[in-house]
Amino acid sequence: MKYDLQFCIGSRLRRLSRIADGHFRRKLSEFNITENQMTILFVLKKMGKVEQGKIGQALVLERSTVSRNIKILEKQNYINRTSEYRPEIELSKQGNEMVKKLIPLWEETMDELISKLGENGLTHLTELENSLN
Amino acid sequence: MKYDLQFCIGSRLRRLSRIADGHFRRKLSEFNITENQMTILFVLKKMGKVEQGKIGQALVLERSTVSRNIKILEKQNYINRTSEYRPEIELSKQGNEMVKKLIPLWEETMDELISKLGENGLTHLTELENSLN
DNA sequence: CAAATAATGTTGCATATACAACTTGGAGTT
DNA sequence: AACTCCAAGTTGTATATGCAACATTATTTG
Repeated sequence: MKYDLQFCIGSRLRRLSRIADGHFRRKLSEFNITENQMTILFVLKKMGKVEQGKIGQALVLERSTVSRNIKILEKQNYINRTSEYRPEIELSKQGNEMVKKLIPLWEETMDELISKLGENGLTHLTELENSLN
Repeated sequence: MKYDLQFCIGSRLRRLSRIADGHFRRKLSEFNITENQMTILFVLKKMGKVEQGKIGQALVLERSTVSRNIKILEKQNYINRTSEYRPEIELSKQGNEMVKKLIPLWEETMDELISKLGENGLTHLTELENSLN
């Protein structure tokens, strides 16, 4: 056999992301928001007003996934959507406030993870991204 | 601000795993099986007959997630389960055959990914695992 | 041994994800 | 302007995931 079955790159990356997500989830438990939703809020904070499709491009998410995630965030009043068929999305006032509230917890979690990963770990992550894109 | 929002370790790992999963999924599309299910079959191939809980430990999956995944694999006759409350799981004959059929495709996908990652990429992945455990 | 406690499995619920199929609107082409 | 084609959004369906609550079995303790 060419490779060891435990060596599967897919399952190993999934596992790593579950571990990291667990850290964020525990920290976010007091807020009524998930890691994924936080990520989209952060993307919008960065990008400002964008077409919905841009979010999927940035995060490698399928159109339908973005559509549903956006719907949830809209229901919670974190984002505004123009009413065209291809709407533009941006953070609402509440969305902006939520981002501001989230950042300290997010930074704590990042500290937690970085203390495990170390400077080298961050380099490894960046290198993986560079080669896998 | 301490870190750039795009720097989020959680969302970056999630994104990487989605990219890798996409490779496997495209390759597996001819079979009626998902990446996750394949992973569990591979774990069982490695571990032999094990308590259900061991699977979750190995993969960092919640009990309930394992429970449901196992149920799906059982419905497809890929695994056998003893009938106790805490059952032991193992690959069925069909499960073993499925693993044998999957391995060539899995290896192709691994080749694909490794050609992107390179030797260094694999080292980076291993290092991440070592530090994040 | 009986009761309390711990560990493990399952189910209800909510979100996350992708694909296929359908819908809708814009961009070209003639 | 009408038609075609394409890009993007939505919905149906299936799996994946975790938490909370409950069920069941094993273990510990009095």
